[in-house]
Amino acid sequence: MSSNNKRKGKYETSSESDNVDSEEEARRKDLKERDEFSDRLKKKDEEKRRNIVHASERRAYEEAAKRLKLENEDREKIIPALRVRSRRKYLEKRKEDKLMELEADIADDEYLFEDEILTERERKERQHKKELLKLAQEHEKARELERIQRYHMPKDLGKGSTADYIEVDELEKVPLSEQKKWEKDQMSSAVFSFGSKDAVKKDEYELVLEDKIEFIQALPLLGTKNDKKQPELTEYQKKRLDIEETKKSLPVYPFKEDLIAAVRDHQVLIIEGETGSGKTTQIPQYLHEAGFTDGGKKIGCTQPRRVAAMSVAARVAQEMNVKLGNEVGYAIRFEDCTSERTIIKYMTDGTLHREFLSEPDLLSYSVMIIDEAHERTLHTDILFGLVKDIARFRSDLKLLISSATLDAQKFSQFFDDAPIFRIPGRRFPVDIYYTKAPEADYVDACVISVLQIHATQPLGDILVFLTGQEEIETCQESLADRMRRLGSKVKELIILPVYANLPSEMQSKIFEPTPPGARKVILATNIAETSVTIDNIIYVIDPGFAKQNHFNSRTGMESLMVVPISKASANQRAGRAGRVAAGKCFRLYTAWAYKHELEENTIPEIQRINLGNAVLMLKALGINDVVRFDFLDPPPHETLVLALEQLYAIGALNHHGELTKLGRRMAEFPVDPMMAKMLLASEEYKCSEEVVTISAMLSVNGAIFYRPKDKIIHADTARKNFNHIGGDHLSLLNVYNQWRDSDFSTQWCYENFIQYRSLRRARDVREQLVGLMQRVEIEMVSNPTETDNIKKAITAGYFYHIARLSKGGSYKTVKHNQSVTIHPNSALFEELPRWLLYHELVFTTKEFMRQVIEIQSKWLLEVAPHYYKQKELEDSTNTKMPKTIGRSTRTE
DNA sequence: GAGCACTGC
Repeated sequence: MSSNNKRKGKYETSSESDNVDSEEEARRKDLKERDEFSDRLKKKDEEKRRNIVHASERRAYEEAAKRLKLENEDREKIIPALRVRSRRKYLEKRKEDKLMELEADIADDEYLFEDEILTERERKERQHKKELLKLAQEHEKARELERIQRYHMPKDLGKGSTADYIEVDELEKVPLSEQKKWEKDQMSSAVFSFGSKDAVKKDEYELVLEDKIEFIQALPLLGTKNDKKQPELTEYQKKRLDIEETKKSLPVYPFKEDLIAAVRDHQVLIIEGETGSGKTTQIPQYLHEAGFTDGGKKIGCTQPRRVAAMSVAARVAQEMNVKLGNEVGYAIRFEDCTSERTIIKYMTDGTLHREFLSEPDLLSYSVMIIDEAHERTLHTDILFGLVKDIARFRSDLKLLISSATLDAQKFSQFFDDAPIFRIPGRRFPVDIYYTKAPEADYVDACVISVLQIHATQPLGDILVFLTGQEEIETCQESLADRMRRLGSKVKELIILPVYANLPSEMQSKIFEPTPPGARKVILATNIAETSVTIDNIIYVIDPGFAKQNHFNSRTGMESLMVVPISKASANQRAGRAGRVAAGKCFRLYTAWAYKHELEENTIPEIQRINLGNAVLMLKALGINDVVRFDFLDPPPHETLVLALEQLYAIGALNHHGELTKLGRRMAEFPVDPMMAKMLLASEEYKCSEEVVTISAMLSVNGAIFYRPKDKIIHADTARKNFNHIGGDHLSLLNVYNQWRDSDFSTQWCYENFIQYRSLRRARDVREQLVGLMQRVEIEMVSNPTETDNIKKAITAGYFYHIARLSKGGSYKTVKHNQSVTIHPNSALFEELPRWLLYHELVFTTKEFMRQVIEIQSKWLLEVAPHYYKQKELEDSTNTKMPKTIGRSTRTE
């Protein structure tokens, strides 16, 4: 802190010119210290790597010995079976050969010898041969037929009525049963639509559909698959097929050689392909086989999501018949499942972004694949600029950028017109329907559409996209209510919500198979657009809206707003109906609106969020001119300027814009720079344990308190019990410490209406932060009762976020003089302290400060004397007082 | 007296 206080900046109003020399000296000293610190970090990393190598060598040796033993045992077990199999294969082949031989024999015979010149014996022999061939061919046919029949063998022909009977065969248990059911229903409705039974039903539907919505069909989203000819393999079948077979059946397989050649010929390649082509799992394996991992180099592949990185790595390890974590591994936050033997490494884009700090040239990689680039996460967007830069001086590094169809051209342009390699995907066609007129109330329109589908369309599950928890709950109630009124007139409808904050056991219900004769309707947020994939969806209802976060760099305020989705997003949603069979997508907006009102693509994240951490990372990577960094889509200029200004204010940059030692230490933390500053400041105030806990709790975005609709009062009283008079940060500390004292109990969470998942995450974050504190050479000390010290440490990081009470009882931010209000969830909602520090500003119904603590204005002079002047901190009623009086109160 | 879309480090 002290070095920070000595530095003079643009906020310093006096004596600037007098101290140029000492200032320059301080700057040089700081830079020297910074570089020494960086060197120490490097040494630590090397040491860690060496230790890992030692440990993993030992582990590898043990594993190899174990595997050898197992393999020998297996071999003994397997050999007889292998013999039988090869014998069978031989016989099969021999039969084929013999048949062909016979066929050729007859043909030759007929060609060479005319009928009349043959003797009786010869004629009979020919006849015999012909019959033999015919019999053999028929036998083959019969076998074929038998196979088909077995394929359709009914599984459970019990006493139940035939109407409830669904054809499910052994080989086709889980995902595709729904498709068959759907096909069967479609067939039966076509055949039996004149039956009296249906006539009655029709009347009932009229009842349901008195307020139906009229849809018109437009061009379908074309699929590459025909569901009749080419049924997708079920998990069960896949396991039965040889892994090799499966690999060969993937759409990417025929392109293997071309792809390898293209990678050899070009340094950067854009891979354009729909999901389901197998590119993510296969391309790294092809490149490995082609020798790109020779010399101990790795192939890296980034994914936007943790689960994807883990599951893809597991799949590839299985295909390559290696243990996960050895040759094939993955790295995500909190979990590094790789070893020094790893040659194919899957990771999240954020992990690679962070890896740049310790390996800025990616020297250990020969190939880097950025997958799902079209999703344009903050991390992939920054990675584009970084890898493009590296590729210039590392000609041996190959880059593959993999993206969905629309953006490939743009990526190609960015990477100096890199060639585009197209791979076809696998998807069923989806018919798209638009409404004839715009819908006023889309939640209501969703309810009607669901009932309409339920009444008129063949069985198959429905996915509805809504914007948030509240809408989902309203829709759920309304649907349940209307279904109750319809009673037994319609088939069962299972209504299931899914959104990120829903407890996981309730989320997992969406994966349970739909009972026969019933239909499932899933009410989801955007979580179902990319993150969660639900099988058996045949119908999608898309109102065309989503909540989106925007950061306003002028006011420093975030707002979560409902906005129309983009065309890309609408198509992604529609595609969710075509995963297992041909599907239908009902858009609750007009075709005209789609064409003229929706944007082509969603605004990339980098243009919508606060870039404090991203800019700090770039600075730490030695990129000094952040404004001119090679962005695919540059963020707003003001956002970058604000980030730089804040970094300067908190002392991460000096007045030359260079990274300071403090800034270098801050860059080690995967948090907002202000939070990093608060963590570092906790050293001085001897409360690192408490501040680390608070940081971890603030990092799990507001999803700590669970508030089920039927127990709102209980939940709210439970929440109030944690409130701390000092403010919300201390309340969060309370929650965590009480949970810790309960031995991290789930039961405790349940009783106190706390989301266990969130606290567990806070614990993970906390552990990581503790590790990083030690890395930046800070001791962990605890002083739980010194709340003023804890608050001072927070202030040292967040002195940029101060609001003061003005005359009318409302608050104004010091920085922008913006009117703001304490959030009603706050412990200080009913108090009105003179000075407040807020963690974030959000615009919802009003401008709210979320997570606030009370502070004393004199602390601001203590922690940020370069930023605040006594005069600014005088109460508005005191501003006219003589200066001397103001100064006399100064605490130093 | 309000309400947390979704990821990721």
